[in-house]
Amino acid sequence: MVEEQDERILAELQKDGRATNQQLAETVGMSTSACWRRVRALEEAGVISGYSALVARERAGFATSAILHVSLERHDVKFVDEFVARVTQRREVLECFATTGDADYHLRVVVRDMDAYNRFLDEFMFRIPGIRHVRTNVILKEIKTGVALPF
Amino acid sequence: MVEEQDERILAELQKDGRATNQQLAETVGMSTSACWRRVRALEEAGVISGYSALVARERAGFATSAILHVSLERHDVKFVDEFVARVTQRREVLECFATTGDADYHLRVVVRDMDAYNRFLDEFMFRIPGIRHVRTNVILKEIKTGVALPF
DNA sequence: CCATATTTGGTAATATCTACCAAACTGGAG
DNA sequence: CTCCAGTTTGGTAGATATTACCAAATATGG
Repeated sequence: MVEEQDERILAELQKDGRATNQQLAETVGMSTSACWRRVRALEEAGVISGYSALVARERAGFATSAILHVSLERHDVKFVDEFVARVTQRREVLECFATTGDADYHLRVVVRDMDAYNRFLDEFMFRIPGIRHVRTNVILKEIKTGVALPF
Repeated sequence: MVEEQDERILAELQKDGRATNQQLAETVGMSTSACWRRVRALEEAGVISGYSALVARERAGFATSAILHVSLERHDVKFVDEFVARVTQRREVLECFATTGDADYHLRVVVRDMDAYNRFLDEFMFRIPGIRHVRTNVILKEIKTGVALPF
């Protein structure tokens, strides 16, 4: 089970995923070896599923992003599985959630420009079988893009 | 400007944010010192805005998440700034985007359970001045939660 | 309260980071 | 083409960090 000390480690590693074990041990208040073993355990238990550099979208040349509301025509496993498989594959789709509400799925898509977004729709999204409706909500401004769980 | 080699570095550091400089240099095919300097430059230029451990939401005890569509009553800077300030503050709100479409904002909120979500609405969201409408779309399933830009 | 299992801090060999150097490369100007 | 100044490169070595191991301390439950 994830407990008090682990949560401090997780919180800190979310803030700085490249903190050295020594820094980490100091900020959470334990010895380097104890700290190191807990981190390792969290990794092996899959609580920490990985580490990532956070790249500034615009500075890296991705000017355009959007949130898509997608509804499927029918909800056979066949269509659903196909949709999930394709969306998982496609790297422009950063996030995809099955949700309650009007749409079946919420997707966040990131591309270099509007042209690329148009191609994304034509060549990918509109060709997925069983799609009823796709509504694009262009992202005008990123107020916040966090990854850290609120421990 | 971000070029070819930098993109390979960014792609790799998105996949493994704790790759050692040696591994990284090898996979992108340059010397450790050249690689290290480029990474440092990307950090200082703010292209890499940070590093983070990716924590498995459910395993860390956050069972509930939702996507909120929020509309403001009026769009005075006063209300907008207040909304942005509060939402930025609040740690349960992982993401917030100003979008085109019916709603003004899309938020992703993560909490430990439905009870906490209810409190989040009552004690936080519904008390923000100038809110016209909040629609909750509970996340039934996370198909994909990526952070890596599609280089 | 005791016996056992788990977790802890310290240590030392190994691996890595990071600042520095001289050499190689780049791209204008003549 | 040739030269030169400005970058970028690879190598190196001292400082730092990682990681496996041990014995001591702490928690568990009968």
